[in-house]
Amino acid sequence: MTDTTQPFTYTLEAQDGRARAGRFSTPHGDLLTPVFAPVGTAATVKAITPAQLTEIGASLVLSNTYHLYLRPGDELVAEMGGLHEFMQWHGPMLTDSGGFQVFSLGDSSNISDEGVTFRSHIDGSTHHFTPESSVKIQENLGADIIMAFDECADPYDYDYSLKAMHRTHAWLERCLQAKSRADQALFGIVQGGIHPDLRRQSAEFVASMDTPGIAIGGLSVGETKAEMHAALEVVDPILPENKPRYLMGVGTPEDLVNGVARGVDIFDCVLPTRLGRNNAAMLRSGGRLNLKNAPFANDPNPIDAHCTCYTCRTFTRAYLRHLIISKEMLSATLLSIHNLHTLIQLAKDIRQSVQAGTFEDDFADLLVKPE
RNA sequence: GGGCAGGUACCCAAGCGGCCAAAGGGGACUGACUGUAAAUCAGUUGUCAGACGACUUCGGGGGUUCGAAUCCCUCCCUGCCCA
Repeated sequence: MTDTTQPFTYTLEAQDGRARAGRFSTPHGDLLTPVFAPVGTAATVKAITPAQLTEIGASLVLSNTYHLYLRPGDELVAEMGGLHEFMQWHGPMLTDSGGFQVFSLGDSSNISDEGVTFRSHIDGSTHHFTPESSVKIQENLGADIIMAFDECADPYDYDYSLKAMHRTHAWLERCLQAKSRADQALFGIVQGGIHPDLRRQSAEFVASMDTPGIAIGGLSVGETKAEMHAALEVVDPILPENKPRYLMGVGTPEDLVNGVARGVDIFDCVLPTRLGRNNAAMLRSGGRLNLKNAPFANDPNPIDAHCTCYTCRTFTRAYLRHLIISKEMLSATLLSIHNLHTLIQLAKDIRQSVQAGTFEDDFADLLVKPE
């Protein structure tokens, strides 16, 4: 992909209500937003080859600082030519900062303003992350978009959310200080749980920083859809129009529609691949379908008759169910292809609707209108 | 023909007088999964009932006992060994 624009500029191409269609340039190509990014935690989108990712239509792929630092080690990845070269994905990439894992893995024994001491889930060994070390690791990995080191709190706990928000802000400033590579875009992260005043304060702070993009974190971690929507509605008008907004870790079809309706441009989620491996499929029309269910045993139809993915073009539900029930590893690949394609294509369809000015009508069935 | 070991729910398999509608696996069925310690996790699995509970089960038949999957008799079947 040739890049004719300045890296890390965001161009707002169309707007329909609060829904946006845009273009974000990276050194490995442009992101046409809204966009859905598959998650490849350990430098692989589980069960999917890079060639398959391309065929599915993926543009942005995520990987994870925490996991790659522990194994194989970020310095080894750098020695092997960086993450793009290492995993042979030559499109845009994003690495998470490791903050989420350090906290969600639970064994972060010692959290202070300075950083976090935690234990490896692999061998129990003790490690320490700071905003500076997270940036250093992400520079070794070499993704196009890197994330600030943040603290993701229990969204309902006001005092903790407040404390984590302030810490996240201070850490963002340190990440920006520590950053040394010009070919990577560092995104700050808005926190604040489900609390409107904190979300507002956090959005204002992160918006005031000089970053090419802004992430919204700490959502889809146990709160209700209504609470997530409300948080997005508080943040949306505060964030600058000329930067992409990335809603971290969120990605069911209805979440994409409702996120875009509230100004979000970038999504990522493990759900399509995890559900693919765990034997459920998602349908764009008609909701979710659990292919394990007995009635599909002799069903000659594809998962989704309207879907154009390789799996739906080629295989029957009966065959796919057989693979699942027999625990054949091909099932993970074929169902992940379908689920990823569904979300990636949905994001593209949304983009087209926004450009056409028909977003609300086209997605009325999934849309919960903003307040 | 003789000897030995067995026959338990869809399958394998524990139990060897009451706490047994019967452990544990497997299979089957159902559900969950949102910046991936996940090809993971949870529930159900004799019948009827929402639950209490009721009813029919441990190769067949017959006994012993207040009470049997568990003890006795007998028949049938399976595996292994010896002739």
